[in-house]
Amino acid sequence: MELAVDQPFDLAASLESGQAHRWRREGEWFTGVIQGSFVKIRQASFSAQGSARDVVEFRSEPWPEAALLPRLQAYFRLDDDLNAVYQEICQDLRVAEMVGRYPGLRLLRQEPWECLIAYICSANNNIPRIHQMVEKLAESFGSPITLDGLVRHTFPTPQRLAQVSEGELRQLGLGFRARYIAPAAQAVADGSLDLAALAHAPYEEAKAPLMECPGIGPKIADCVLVFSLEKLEAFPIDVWVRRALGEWYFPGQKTPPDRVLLEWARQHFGRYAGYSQQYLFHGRRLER
DNA sequence: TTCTGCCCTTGGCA
DNA sequence: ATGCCAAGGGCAG
Repeated sequence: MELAVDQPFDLAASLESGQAHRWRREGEWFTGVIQGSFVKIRQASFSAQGSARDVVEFRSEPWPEAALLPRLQAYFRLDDDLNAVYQEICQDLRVAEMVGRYPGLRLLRQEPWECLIAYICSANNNIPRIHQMVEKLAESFGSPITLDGLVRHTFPTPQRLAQVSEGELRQLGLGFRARYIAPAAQAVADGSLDLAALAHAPYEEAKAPLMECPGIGPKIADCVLVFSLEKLEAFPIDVWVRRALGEWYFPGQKTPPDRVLLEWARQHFGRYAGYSQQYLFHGRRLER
């Protein structure tokens, strides 16, 4: 089935920019799991009557493609007017340069629960290994789904992960992050952390309850907020972004502490700061 | 109160 | 090969 796109859209850049952790590239196809469905998707360009046309096609199981279509539109945030976003964030010339380099890189609207656990796993870690940890959690505690003879697994429920011991998670290679999983899972499972409600709360009011979980500080909270809870003003500051901000905006000075940097960035980049951050992060990371 | 330095797991990467 | 580093957070001092 086909996904109609009338927006700037670069599938590969969006899926490989380090936001989401369950996508694998198989040639021109990407495979992943969204909302409990195994999805296979590609972006191909065909030239018809001299004008190039981009086609995004996908398959899914067990959800029929027609049912998955609106979920994919939401996942890729096709409801964001990216050109309007560009008009705002390109007021900053560094961001404008990255937008010019990676047009169509989109923020993804991920599932909050999975996003929460994935970013707990991201602490002091590198992207390939985060992918590996999330995949191992799915393989170990999720349910299998088959598509075209390939098997992937759903991401486990909060109830399931709340039962898993720290030792088991350490054996999966989670390291010191293993002890943070069960408390977060328990909070979500018993309703004391209501992720769906946080999507409707203002930024600060959504951030505080996230940070009450052990293992979640300001950076990870901002990741969960921008990648799954509709807070496009959130601005996660990791080592790459900290270096970039220090070098570009505070040259010759000691880089301010993260708390100060965050306030500066939210003021400087505005309501779409999260998009600015993603472009800065992606551009900076690919420079190496 | 705020800042600094250190520790934590493990594998990717040069 | 062997050390540095990674979409950080918690803690002591």
